[in-house]
Amino acid sequence: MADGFELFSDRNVVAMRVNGELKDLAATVTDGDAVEPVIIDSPDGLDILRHSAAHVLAQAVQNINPETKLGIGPPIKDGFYYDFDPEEAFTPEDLKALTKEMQRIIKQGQRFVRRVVTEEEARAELASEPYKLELIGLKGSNPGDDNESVEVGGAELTIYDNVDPKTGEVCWKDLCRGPHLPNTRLIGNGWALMRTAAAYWRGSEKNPQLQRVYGTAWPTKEELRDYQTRLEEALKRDHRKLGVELDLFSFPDEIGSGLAVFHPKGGIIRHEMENYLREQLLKADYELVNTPHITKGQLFETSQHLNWYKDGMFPAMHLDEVKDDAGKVIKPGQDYYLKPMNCPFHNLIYRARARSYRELPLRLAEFGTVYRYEKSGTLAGLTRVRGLTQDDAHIYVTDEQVSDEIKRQLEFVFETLRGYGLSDFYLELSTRDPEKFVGSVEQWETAEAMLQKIGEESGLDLVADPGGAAFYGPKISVQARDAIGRTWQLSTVQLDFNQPELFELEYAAADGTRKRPVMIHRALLGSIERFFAILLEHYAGAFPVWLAPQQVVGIPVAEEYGEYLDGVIAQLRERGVRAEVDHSFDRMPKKIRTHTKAKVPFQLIAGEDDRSAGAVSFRFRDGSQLNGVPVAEAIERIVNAIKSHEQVNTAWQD
RNA sequence: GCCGACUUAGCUCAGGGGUAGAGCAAUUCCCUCGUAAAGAAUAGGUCACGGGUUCAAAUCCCGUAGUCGGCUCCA
Repeated sequence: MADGFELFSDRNVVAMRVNGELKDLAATVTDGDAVEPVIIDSPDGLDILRHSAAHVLAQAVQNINPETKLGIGPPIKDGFYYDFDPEEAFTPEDLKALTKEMQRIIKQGQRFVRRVVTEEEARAELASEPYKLELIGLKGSNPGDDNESVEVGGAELTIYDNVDPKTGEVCWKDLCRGPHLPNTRLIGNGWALMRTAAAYWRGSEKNPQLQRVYGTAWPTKEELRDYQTRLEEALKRDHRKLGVELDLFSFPDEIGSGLAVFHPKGGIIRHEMENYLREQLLKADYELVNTPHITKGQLFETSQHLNWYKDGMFPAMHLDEVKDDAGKVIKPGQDYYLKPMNCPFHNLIYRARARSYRELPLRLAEFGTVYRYEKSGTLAGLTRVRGLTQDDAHIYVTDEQVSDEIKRQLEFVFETLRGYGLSDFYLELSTRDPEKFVGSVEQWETAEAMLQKIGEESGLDLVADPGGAAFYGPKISVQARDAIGRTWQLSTVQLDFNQPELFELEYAAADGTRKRPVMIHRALLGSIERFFAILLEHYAGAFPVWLAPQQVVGIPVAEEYGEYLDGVIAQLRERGVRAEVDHSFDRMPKKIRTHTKAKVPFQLIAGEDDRSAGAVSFRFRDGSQLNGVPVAEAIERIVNAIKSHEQVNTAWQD
């Protein structure tokens, strides 16, 4: 018999795992138990640290206002939150006061003491905490989600008392599964309160909203600072900020929320992105189609979009209604809708004439602009908009072709994404939502097993997303990691069991019978706008040369050399390079500063030395130089960098 | 949609019941310059919009729109 304090003298051990279960250090273990230490900077240790910090936050809140009711307070990625039901929403000043109170509690070194209680005892002690009582009621009947199980997820109900180490007095208590740090002092100074927000109780819109306080916590102050630096870095490459700074796009209020305009510099990037994709599509045997932006409602009745997604669609335009003088309708009108998806249109192209098995797989691709009435609170920069252009493809195949076609699609996706400079991928398999699906369970299971197999054969990590599929079929999606490690869901390859039925799509099989094709939805970039934002953040605005709005700027050392540079730049423009000479009256260092800030990949500088040698001097984004490069060679290198999609931030080494 | 914060010049921001401020950008002049900001002058704002309170509102109050942070949602 011993407790964790006796077993582990290392102060970085904050808890222990006994026979696989996390326990407080104060728990006692016997000889037969398998005991492992939990170090504070392990994933478990960080969770415990953060969860304990959440308790301190809650104590601080109730110390300041005892009337505030408690919700839940779990650890999350990089930190923690705690939900409260206060009289009034928290203000920034409240956060300051809470921080002070938390510091006091942490300094006091209160011990976290675990105590098993019966349900009756818990109900009595927590009589004034309605949300906690609700959780106690849920225990057993419903395991709840991870965040709720932090409170009541254990085998027995427990309350943690926060005990003053000097007096032994109980300062505060909370229903909690634990484990916790031995005492609050271990929270140290590597934490901060971040922000407040509202959150629905137990994650449902139907429930009341609580006030959530987010915080972050780390084992040391240094790690906290590193985290804050990472946040600042992410903020610096925020596409909304870069979009303004680099003059790429804007969201004029006059047009409406979530509707972007692309300025010339953003427009040329989009153009290059789309051009490359179009070339890839044609190489991969896609056929390009075009469809209109609006349609009569009947199409979306056939496709069932009006049934499933009407709330997410812009309301109808009611056209062509004719009334007589008395106001009586003598000719009924028609409802037209902005399209939220392209697939019904592609189905009509498929159905425009009889199809033969010889035509399959039939791959129809379009940059189709769709409009979705996203809820106002969900809009965010270019990543969530109301008008977006999908690089949308629909592939019609026979049953036998499905598996090979999906493999081929994944290969195509990887190759194409690499061309944009993204190369770190994993896959996610979204499977049936038992609450919401069409078709038979067998059909789904067969398809899911097939996708699973293809995913595994790809050699990439395959993450399960149970219940994540849309109602009409399972989906395999490609997630890409960007330059600072964030992941984005990009390409999706999705089976559709529903629409071929709804549209009664058919083809003539080799034996002369009519069969139903399988439909695969495939979006490679998701939406052009969102992908634009992802690339912008991935590159922090410093695009590879082929995508850079301005690829080359000529900077004469003095006005006199402008003409010489004009000649060089003219040769580049002839080769299709976006290049200009800066003839402004700024001094040379100022021009360098201006174009460095604009993230132009190549600055070509020329003065007397270069002119007399028939050369130019390169300055790269990072300030490195390559001086006296003969003009012909300079041009070739630039053209090659564009052709090869090379990222150039520093001087070439060879 | 819900909760909260915010909205002042093209951009970043200060100010705050008594006729609107800075830096950068822009324009003009001046300097002729070798790798991240020469100097000077000028112009630029119904302080998001609409109402209210007040002798007086950019400032206080209410409403609307937009943005941001979350929640819910995301075909």
